[in-house]
Amino acid sequence: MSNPFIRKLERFGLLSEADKEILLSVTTKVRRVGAQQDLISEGDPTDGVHLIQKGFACRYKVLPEGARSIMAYLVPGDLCDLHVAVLGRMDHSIATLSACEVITLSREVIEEITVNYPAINRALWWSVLVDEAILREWLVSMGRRSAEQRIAHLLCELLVRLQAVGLAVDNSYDLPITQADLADTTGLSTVHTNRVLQELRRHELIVFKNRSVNILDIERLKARAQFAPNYLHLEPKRPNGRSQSRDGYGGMIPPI
Amino acid sequence: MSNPFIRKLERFGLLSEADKEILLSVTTKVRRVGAQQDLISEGDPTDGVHLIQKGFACRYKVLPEGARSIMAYLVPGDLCDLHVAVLGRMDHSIATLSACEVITLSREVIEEITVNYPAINRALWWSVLVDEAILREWLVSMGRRSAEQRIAHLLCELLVRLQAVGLAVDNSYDLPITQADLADTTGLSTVHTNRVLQELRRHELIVFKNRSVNILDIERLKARAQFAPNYLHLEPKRPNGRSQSRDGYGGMIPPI
DNA sequence: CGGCATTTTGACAATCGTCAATCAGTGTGG
DNA sequence: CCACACTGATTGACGATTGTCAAAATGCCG
Repeated sequence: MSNPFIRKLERFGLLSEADKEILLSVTTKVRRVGAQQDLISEGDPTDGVHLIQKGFACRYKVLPEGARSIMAYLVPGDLCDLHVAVLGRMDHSIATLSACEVITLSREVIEEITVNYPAINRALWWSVLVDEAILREWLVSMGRRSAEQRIAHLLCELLVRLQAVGLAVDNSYDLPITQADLADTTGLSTVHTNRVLQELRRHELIVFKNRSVNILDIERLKARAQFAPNYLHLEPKRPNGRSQSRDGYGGMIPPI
Repeated sequence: MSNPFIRKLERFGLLSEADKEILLSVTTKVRRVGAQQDLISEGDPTDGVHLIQKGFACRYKVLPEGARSIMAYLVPGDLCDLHVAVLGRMDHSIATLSACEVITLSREVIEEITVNYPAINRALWWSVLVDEAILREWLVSMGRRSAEQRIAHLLCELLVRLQAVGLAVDNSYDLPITQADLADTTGLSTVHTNRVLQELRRHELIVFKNRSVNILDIERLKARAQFAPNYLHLEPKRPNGRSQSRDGYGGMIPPI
């Protein structure tokens, strides 16, 4: 069973068979979307929550002069807009980077799950908070890391995230995005992005060809990027699997 | 009653008298902390949640070579570490920028509030999500705005946030931080930060003296910074105050 | 009046951006 | 099978923004 969504949530807390069943049952209706399509636009009201099943999407904003800023990558297993369900209005847009398979979870489904399946609810909120942690790390990259470190760091992060959902083997993974996308993610120009990638290739750290990344020397790449994966909060599940809730702060997690 | 915490939460949803009472009752024991003190350090486990009552604090990380990156400002009314209560471990540190008054809410208090006061619980999660939105906007600034725009944007944001808790009058507010702090926030060097501030002063947009910001022409400053406050989600409260929960996605917000 | 943190300056260098071609890969229609 | 068109990658020349270093000026506090 290679459902990336379930696979991801399992890393954030043990799920029961019933949990997995309900998750499977609500993630059957897949919609195919081409590349470069908006899934949700800034200002849109909420009409359900989108789940990426296959492909890459991103959160982004476009500034008045046309510059684009990509603030997050959404990979298989990621929910795009759980927060909108709470805040009520999008303050940014979400678009596919590659062709994607997307599942829309209706408002009712989300409520059903979060109210009646506390373990899933916890895992969902955990994932929201991890997204926030990723955002913080990206901010550090933008503020205090060189262009090369930024790109290297991002490639390390994607490796770990994709491994977590079984989409990376042998330190290689599909990265179906253009250098221009990478540039808008790292705050660089496309030209400079290109040169940095060449530099990384010259040092035999990575190869990024055919929309696929191959990391040749992960240890050296991590070192160069100062990559420490703790912010992804993917440590092994806690040993004392006290079923659901009420361990620690379990009780204070609200249904969405 | 000038409790910034209550004032802030009220902007995110109507609170009943009982809500306000419980909030007041748990925010009495204030601890005074000097400037430049760590409130929580990376890796720390959770031992309650910290609330800034007075003064400025920040989230930050320090990179191996010593560079510091400030990822958030915590102003009066802000909770520092609600997420740690869920994630269990800090992936960054929090320190005071100025002398502060801090309140520690114990694990028990948080659980009591979030389980039994759904309106407060909702407002708390709302504030977590707004923090995330701020992070996204900062990322945009770092990636695609010039040094001048970054600083101008930050000053606009702080005006709005401080106005929301009654700490700004006449487009002026206390900003008890140094230019070095500002530099670590915007990803610039202190030298360049200084020059940009002079530039803004020369254009008669702001004065930043004596740890106090005076915005001389807010409209012009906003225009220059491309500041649009929608990401702060401070719009007027929804008119149909259907008491608690179950309006929209109210039901899916978990107690923390 | 020191002593220390912070701000300000100047000279210079490095990183990174812009502009404008060129090259390469892919897909299409003839 | 090839010309053509299109998107994306790559290059070179040049310029702008921003960083570094080191010193001087200013402000604050005991």
